[in-house]
Amino acid sequence: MRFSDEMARKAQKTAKRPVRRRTEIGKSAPKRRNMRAADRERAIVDEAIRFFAEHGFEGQTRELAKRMGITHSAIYRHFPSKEALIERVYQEVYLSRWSPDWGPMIRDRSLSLEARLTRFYLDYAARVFEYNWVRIFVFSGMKSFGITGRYLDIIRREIIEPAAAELRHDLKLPDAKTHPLGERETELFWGLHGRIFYLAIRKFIYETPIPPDLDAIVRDAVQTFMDGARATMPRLLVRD
Amino acid sequence: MRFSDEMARKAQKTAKRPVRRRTEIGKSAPKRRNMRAADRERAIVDEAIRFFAEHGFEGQTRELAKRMGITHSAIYRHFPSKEALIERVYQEVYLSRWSPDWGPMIRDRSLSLEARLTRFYLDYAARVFEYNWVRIFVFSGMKSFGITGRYLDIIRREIIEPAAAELRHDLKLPDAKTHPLGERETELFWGLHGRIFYLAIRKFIYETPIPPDLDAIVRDAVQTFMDGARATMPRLLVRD
DNA sequence: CGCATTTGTGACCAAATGGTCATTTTCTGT
DNA sequence: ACAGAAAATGACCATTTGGTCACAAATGCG
Repeated sequence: MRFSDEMARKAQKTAKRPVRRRTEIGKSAPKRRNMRAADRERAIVDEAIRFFAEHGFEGQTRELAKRMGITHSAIYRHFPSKEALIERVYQEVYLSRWSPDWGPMIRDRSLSLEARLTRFYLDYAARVFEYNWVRIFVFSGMKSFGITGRYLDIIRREIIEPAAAELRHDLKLPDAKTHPLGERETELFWGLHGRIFYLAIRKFIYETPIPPDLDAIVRDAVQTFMDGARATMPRLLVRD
Repeated sequence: MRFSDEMARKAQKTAKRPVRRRTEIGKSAPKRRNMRAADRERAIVDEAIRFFAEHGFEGQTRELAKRMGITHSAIYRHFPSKEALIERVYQEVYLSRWSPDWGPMIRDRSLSLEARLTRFYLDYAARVFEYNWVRIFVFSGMKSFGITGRYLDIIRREIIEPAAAELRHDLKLPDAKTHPLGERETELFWGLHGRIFYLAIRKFIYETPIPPDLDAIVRDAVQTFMDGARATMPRLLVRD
């Protein structure tokens, strides 16, 4: 069978320029549309985000292209390689999920720390609890490109450590500048963060149901956390 | 180039039975070892667990085989397909990470609930915080085979709900049998669980450093949680 | 309108990949 | 020690997959 396959292919190759008629007889043709480069690029990125979120980065360019009604070759006109497309997807997804307000929000002492944390996590959940984001985040983590690490650094710097410092202030404990934050203190806040993010994992990674009223859960989480932290924090300072 | 390739292959195919001498001249040969079927099967499964944990289930059987010093064909003597191997890996990994003691431990009223939760999560962390387990768990979750769901069901039934019921008893609130557990109550405990598991995710999925003294963090987590839960729980009962 | 430029296509390639099988090598029981 | 059973190999296959390229179809614009 091998040989005739080969022959068939050669034959096909030789018979060049097959008459490709766009309009079938008596049928209004579904014209092929050429998009401007910039638009097509956007369209590809958008679809790629959805596609890779579902299938992981091993998903095939051909299938991705089919979903958009184009050929995979068209993708390669706009992106030099699959790697480059993936890199672009990272860029888009990561950049769109951080609000510059969040850092200041944590430090804004016109509200109680509990209120600030509640506002932040309500906002955070609203923005981050999305299929595409969560799955691409985790997929990229598993491929270990160091990208997730960079994102977590931001969270630590902008949320975790400031919040821990604020709790010190709240409880009238020594300032973080004189007594540096201990690991167990910051872990308290990583705990709150993990608790919230674990909801997203349950929903989008394990695809297990979570309560419909997410806001209530977030509020409860912050409240419970603050009650607990107020009790635990002084102990940590003594023992650290 | 295509054609001569083809020819070369055919030629090779024709020249059958190449003299394969095991011992090079004057060299002690590294003998090939035949293992008994059962042993080889175990060896394959063990290596596959490590391999798939690293590379995900798209990892190639050839590479897996190479790591064991055998050919990928040998794998197919012991497993009918890659799918079957993966299925077996699931079995092994999931089964080995649940202790029958855990359910009873939560219900054992000879210790305080806080002590029970501490014991459980210390034990849980010791058993579950392992590269292979965590990654295969998450990988399988992303492929959505419903396996992770089954595992979470066990956690809910054996840990989350019993623990919530115990907290009711602890706080002298109405029994769970007369007042069924509310979603927000069980979410409290999912919160604790998520908080702990998020440590594993940070370590093995994001590959970000976590504190070396995991036990201290677990203790703090349970303590903070209990302090918070004692304050929050009564509110939930009223509002639910 | 007409054509140069841009966008998209389909055939093709090479390497990878899951899987099969005839043959060879090793092992075990007698 | 040796024959038959069991284990392992390597050549092979079909299909998949990232990527290229010559050519065809749309489109902007003078």
